[in-house]
Amino acid sequence: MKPVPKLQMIAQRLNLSESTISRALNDYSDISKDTKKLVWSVANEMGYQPNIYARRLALGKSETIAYLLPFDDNESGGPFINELIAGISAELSKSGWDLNILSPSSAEEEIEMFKKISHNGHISGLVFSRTLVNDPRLEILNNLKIPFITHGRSHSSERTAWIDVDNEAVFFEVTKHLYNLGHRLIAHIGGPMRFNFSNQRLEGWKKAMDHFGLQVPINYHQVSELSFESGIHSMNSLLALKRPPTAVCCVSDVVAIGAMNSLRKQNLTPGIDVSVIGYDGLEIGKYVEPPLTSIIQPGKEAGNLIAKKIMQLIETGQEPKEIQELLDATILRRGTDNPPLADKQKNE
Amino acid sequence: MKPVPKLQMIAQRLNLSESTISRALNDYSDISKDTKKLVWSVANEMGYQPNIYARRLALGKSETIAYLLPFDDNESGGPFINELIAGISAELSKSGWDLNILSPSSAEEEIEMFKKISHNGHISGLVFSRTLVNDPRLEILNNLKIPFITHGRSHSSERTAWIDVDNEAVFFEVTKHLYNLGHRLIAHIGGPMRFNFSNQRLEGWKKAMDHFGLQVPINYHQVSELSFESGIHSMNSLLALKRPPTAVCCVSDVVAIGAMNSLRKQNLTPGIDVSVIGYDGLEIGKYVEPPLTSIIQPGKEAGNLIAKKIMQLIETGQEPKEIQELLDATILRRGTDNPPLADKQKNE
DNA sequence: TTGTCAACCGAAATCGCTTTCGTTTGCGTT
DNA sequence: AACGCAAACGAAAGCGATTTCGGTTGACAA
Repeated sequence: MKPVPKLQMIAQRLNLSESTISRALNDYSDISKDTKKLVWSVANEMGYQPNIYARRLALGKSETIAYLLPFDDNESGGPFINELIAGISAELSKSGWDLNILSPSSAEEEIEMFKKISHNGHISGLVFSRTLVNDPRLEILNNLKIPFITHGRSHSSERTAWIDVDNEAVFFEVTKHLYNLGHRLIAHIGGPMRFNFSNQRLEGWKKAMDHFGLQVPINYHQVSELSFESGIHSMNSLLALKRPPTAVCCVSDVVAIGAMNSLRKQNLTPGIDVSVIGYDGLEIGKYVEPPLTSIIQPGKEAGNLIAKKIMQLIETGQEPKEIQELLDATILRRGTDNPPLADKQKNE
Repeated sequence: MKPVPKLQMIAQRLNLSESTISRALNDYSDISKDTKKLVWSVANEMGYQPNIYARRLALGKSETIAYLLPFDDNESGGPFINELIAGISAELSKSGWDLNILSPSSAEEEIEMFKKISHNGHISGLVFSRTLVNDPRLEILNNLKIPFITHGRSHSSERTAWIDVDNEAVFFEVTKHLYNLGHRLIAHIGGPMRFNFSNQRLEGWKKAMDHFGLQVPINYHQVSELSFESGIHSMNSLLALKRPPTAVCCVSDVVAIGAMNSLRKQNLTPGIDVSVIGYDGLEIGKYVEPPLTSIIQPGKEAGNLIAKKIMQLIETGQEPKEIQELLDATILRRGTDNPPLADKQKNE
């Protein structure tokens, strides 16, 4: 079997010194274009790839970032996290960087990991999702001087780097979508106000309602826990109003599916009698009847972006707060968003 | 800020040579117990952690294994893969090994990655799930001499290393469970026979039926695609039999939920009129009515095991075929497994 | 003919840890 | 007293890149 090609071997082959080869490959200005071409062609031919461990030792950099898996394996996050990770990994590897996975089993262990990371230079940046509303980790990581980007914001994230979905804009769009379908009675089942995104999504809905000059009957905004049962309950309340909505946008798929359930129990058909839109694009949504229209965020793209940004953050030593970006999410039309029944009847 | 402790620093502090420190920490036999203790205490005190890049360079080992994310982001795999990864990562890190994530975007790129890996020593072992029935990758990796463990078997995996659920045993248990609840008319909605696990699960059910001396009416085994719709269809067929089953074990949750849907349409209540058991323990199951009883495999534990095994495989140079292990999965009782209605009525 | 200045390239030190050889000590043998 | 042998360490040579600091060229001006 052929030996792994090293700098020295390609140096021999070209009767040049190791250092010249290295500088040629790293595009130093004091190497002639001709030699660079030569070196590159031979390097490619030999399938040369630098030994990252030698490189990282010499450079004193690690060129690897770590994704922190959440340790509370309760709900959600599932498929999306996978895509996010895939996106990060793919983008990093383009630059020869690595993505490590860290899996603490408790908050304490997590902090231990942080300390280790700041102590040994094994990894040079961190990414994690599921930011808490008030996340102590941000402060800790700042003190430890560990570069990081979160996927999602939190209260104390004015000065940290993050990528997040523009919840407000998305719910504006969703409401607009329902409006365009002909709905005028559009309700919102929101999440608990202790979550940032609950407020943002509520705000988006409100703004759209205002924008289109729609009246917002009292109690058209229901606050729901992020559970199936609570979704049922909220929808029950909406249906009990003297002017029930013809469409509802929900803070999450689970809540939306609860809402659908409530409709069914009242002998109403989701998507016909009342349009329902969820959020998250969960698999589940495909298997309910009719399939739930939802909002889906592009996990891979978000991952790509995060990767680029954290490399930038690390390489340039830029201010974290200058790395904040809002992403769009898109409506995934399945079966529960249709024109209101009234319109249909009119047309018939 | 304190400088990162190195061997040299702790050597100075103890008036010993670097090499002694290194050998002390690595438990060489030619270092006295006393010095070892001394070295360790000082090392701990200083919070010493070896620079892995220097170490790996010197050792010529990478001490990192990679998990290969599937690139077809269609269904399933979701939450389970996360747990698996968490388990692998946690176990590896105990030994100072790293878990990298690789995310090829196509089969070709995947193979490119394999070649790279075998060419540069950056990672020394591979793990991936979702083995195909006839998986070309096994052969390729073998030729490339890359150690790997798959989570799941395939036809050509007699000579490769794998960890898998003992599908047959599990479905034997499930059937037994239904039997113990009092059921005698137990059907099986299986998956397409092109999948290994379909055969295995079918076999488990058959053996249990045989074991308990239960008759297996014709058509009690339905072959279903792994879809919601196909689940409905299969259950319809079962209900159309002149002796419909009182319990059904299904090849997957999605299929089971389809089956439940079929029951509902015939005004039968899942878990009351007909018990239904799925497989996968998907989140979805929590949100159907009643919550679906399912089979769940311990992802973290599987991950731990995989990590141990692949380190063993790499370190000992053991034969892959000696590393094959069957895991148990457990029944996750939710709401759809109950004694048959007949029994209840008798008792009343 | 010298000298000067780019343009190019080589030597050698470094990064931090391992590991192979020796070397030194102390002690029991004969 | 001389020798042999363990036990316990130290010196130094890698591992494979990177990078600083000079050293050679050759062209061109003086």
